[in-house]
Amino acid sequence: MKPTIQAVKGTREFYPENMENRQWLYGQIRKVSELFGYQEWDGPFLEKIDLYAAKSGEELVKEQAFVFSDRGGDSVTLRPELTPSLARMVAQKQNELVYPLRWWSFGPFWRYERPQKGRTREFFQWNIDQIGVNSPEADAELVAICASFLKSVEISPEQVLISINHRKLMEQELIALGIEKEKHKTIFRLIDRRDKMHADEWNAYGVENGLSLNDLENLKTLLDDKELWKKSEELVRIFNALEKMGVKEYVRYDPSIIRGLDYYTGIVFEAWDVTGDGRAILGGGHYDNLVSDVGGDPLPGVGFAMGDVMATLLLQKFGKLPESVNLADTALVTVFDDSLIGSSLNLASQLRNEGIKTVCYPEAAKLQKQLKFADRMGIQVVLVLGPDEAQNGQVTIKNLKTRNQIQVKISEAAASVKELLANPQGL
RNA sequence: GUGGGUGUAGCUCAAUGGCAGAGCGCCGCUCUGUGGAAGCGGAUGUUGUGGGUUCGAUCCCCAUCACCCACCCCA
Repeated sequence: MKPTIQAVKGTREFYPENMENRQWLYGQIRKVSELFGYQEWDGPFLEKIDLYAAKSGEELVKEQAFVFSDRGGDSVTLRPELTPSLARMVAQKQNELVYPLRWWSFGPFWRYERPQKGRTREFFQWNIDQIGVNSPEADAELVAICASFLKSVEISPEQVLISINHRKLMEQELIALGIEKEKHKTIFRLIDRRDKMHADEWNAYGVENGLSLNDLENLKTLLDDKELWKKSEELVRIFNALEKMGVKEYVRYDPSIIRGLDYYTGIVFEAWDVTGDGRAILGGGHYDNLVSDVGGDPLPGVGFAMGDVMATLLLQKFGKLPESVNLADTALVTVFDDSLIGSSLNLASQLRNEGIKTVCYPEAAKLQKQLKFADRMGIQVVLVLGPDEAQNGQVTIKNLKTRNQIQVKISEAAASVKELLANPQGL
């Protein structure tokens, strides 16, 4: 039987086991964010398209936003990213907020693109930003948060590394090569694509964009210079800070990291599977003008975003997603026959009153069937209330893990179940 | 938006221009007061949709839709 109405292209359906993973990821994100003293916040899911027109980069707005007319005829869009909402919310209360702001968020976003591996049209994103301070150490803190996240989900530096670069350093070096400022945006795109194109293709692309062969050679030398960061006082301080924070092994300098978004003005960074598998797991950087772009006074910030789709793929690849626990902490009260339904309902209610998560089988059925149900749902504690037990005011408690069972007085059932749930090997 | 691939049972996939298959899963029984194992038995298909070629199409051709992958862009 096939459903006649399919899910919308690029959306995902979260069956309970997937939902467990999503909630687990959210929990990891929360844990790391709060560990660094960040506060959770959120913006609207619907925004006016004009909000993004300002700075997000042309393509994101024109090609990839979900835009609808509402009933009043206004153009609204499902948010494709969070940073513009952040900038506005900061600008609106600019003089009341306490700086530096440390804010994080995890919520849904939409982008109208062709779905493929690691990319859907509806996805969740972790955003985390520090706003109102302009120190390399603040930049380093965000990188350290990335590293701490990776560490907390047991991804090692042999599996994923964070690559860092600095846009001002790159601009300064391009100027030193005699490449004028007007061309920098194009050159950045070129740099961004180096890993994706064949060498000769890349050369041709460079020449197309007005570079001489000499320029290209110089650029290649620049991009292969893994010591280039030493020329940037800021990067030196950032790497220093990262060392002190104990996350240096997760980080490397990479002069080819540039990033697509236009609003970055300082450091930029991305986390990648070291084998180059897939795409960037997270990305971010330092921005100076975002708040002023939406009408506030200039306020610097640094932040990054991580999508749940790539993150989940990565965790799956390395076997780091937790196993489903289903109803492992829940008890099942079986229903022996129609005459005992009432007793079972009563017992289940008694357990719930004691705070025990309890399922009562919804009809009389073979014990075999009810136990099989428990087994498949991951339930480990089952209570049997049959005629023999009922006669003595007792109930049988069975541990499905060890296959052992005991009989206790109904009045003591809750205590025994609690004990068993706390110590599954105890029976 | 561009290019490529795939559509067959609930799932994963096989097959052949001439009766539509397997594994897994599901249901039942062995087993009317005890789950995971085993054995036995059982159900399930307009072969994505529409058209064409053919005596005959699941197979070949065309169209269409859906999904997947890559590019673009990006989380």
